[in-house]
Amino acid sequence: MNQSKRYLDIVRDIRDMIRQEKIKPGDRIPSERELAETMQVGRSTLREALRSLELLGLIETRRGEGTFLSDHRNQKLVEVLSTFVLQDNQSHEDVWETRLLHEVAAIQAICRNEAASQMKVWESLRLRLEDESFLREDFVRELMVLSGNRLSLKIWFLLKQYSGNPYDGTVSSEEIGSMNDILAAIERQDADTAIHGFKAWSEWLQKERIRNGNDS
Amino acid sequence: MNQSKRYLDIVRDIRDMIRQEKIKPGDRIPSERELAETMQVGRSTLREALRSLELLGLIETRRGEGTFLSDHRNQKLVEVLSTFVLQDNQSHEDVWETRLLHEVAAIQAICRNEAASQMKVWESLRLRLEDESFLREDFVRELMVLSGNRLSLKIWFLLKQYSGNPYDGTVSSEEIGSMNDILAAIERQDADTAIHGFKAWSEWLQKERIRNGNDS
DNA sequence: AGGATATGAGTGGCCAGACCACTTTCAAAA
DNA sequence: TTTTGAAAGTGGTCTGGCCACTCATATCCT
Repeated sequence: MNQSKRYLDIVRDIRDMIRQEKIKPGDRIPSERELAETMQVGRSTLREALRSLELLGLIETRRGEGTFLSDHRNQKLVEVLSTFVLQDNQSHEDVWETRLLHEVAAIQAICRNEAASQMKVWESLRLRLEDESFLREDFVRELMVLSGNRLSLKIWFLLKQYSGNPYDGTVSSEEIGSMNDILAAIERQDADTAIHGFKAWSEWLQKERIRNGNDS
Repeated sequence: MNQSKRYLDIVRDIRDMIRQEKIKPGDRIPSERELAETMQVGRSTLREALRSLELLGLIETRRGEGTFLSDHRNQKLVEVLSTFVLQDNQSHEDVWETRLLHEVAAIQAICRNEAASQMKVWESLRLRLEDESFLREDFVRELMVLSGNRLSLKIWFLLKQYSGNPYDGTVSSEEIGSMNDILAAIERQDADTAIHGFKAWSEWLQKERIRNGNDS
């Protein structure tokens, strides 16, 4: 029968409880002693289940206060994924390529979405470009956010770190031109041109990094 | 200093131990009592760490035998996370979209690579299509593998599970036509047509699943 | 001698009870 | 009214114990 692995049952029970009691992210769930009592299990067994859920980022515990439903949803999800995915043999090239893949897809998604293409964001972005302290990363992150795919954003964020923060530094005067071109293309929903420009910028950046001897 | 969260240290220590001792998947790791002794922690605390690792699919425990390094990761991980994390529709949509994103990119990469487009794989794939027991998933996985990006492959594999194994089942006679079209387009390196066909197939599949009432 | 059986050591699964460290609360003291 | 401090509640950890299971070994019966 369903022998052994009681802590897995507890994981399921906790999930059901959260559903039924309509506990929202950020809410506090009953204390360990209380849960152990109602579920008729020892506290240490219950803790095994809670610790598992915590490592997954599903709950959050604060000593002296209690246990709370985590509100970061797929925040930790991606972190967990990264420990699986990026633990070995990831050639730098794969990381680079995959990151670019997400960026291109983001631009494509923005261009497809009429509303996104015509937002005021672009104006303000263009203005901020003139600022000497405008970070390259801010530019790309803005694109990722505006794509609307939060999961892709999280994955991108991780990949960016694994590829040694390729967008480190501020936008130089040489780059402003091509970045303006990219923005213009997006505004008129010309995905091909925008992507082409972006890829060109990305490659230029990569060579620049190599020339300056930046490493991962 | 490093207060609280001792079990996290243990997780790290165990991982390091596995690395140093060169323990391979399937190998047995020391017993709980032994580990607790050498790490100078209580057995229950150690167990919290082990249970966490087990839920992640990194280890496997068999009562009466011992604890072993798991070779097939993410098993319960996906199960648990998909029920906890992916509650809202936005997340489901994001997962679906991101998976498709990787698939499309794979096709594009294959088409760009002249050598890959002209491999014999396509012939054998076309033959296997005729087989009644040919799994949809095999088809897509083949594409992902041939793209050459192993990182993307891994991410895809996880996302596939999170979106409820969208390619479950065998290829039906209705689908063979469009799949052959996709293969043909790839062979002549016509990325646009291949992708267009693939997306159409993917959407058709999604509707089919909804009609049959498949869930998570 | 050979096969079936009992035994004991080792292992994970689970529990009860005990401290400790920390946070919050609220009543008593200033 | 403000400050203080004691108590209650919570997670963090350890100890020691018992149970259920596996496996290798020794033992017994044929």
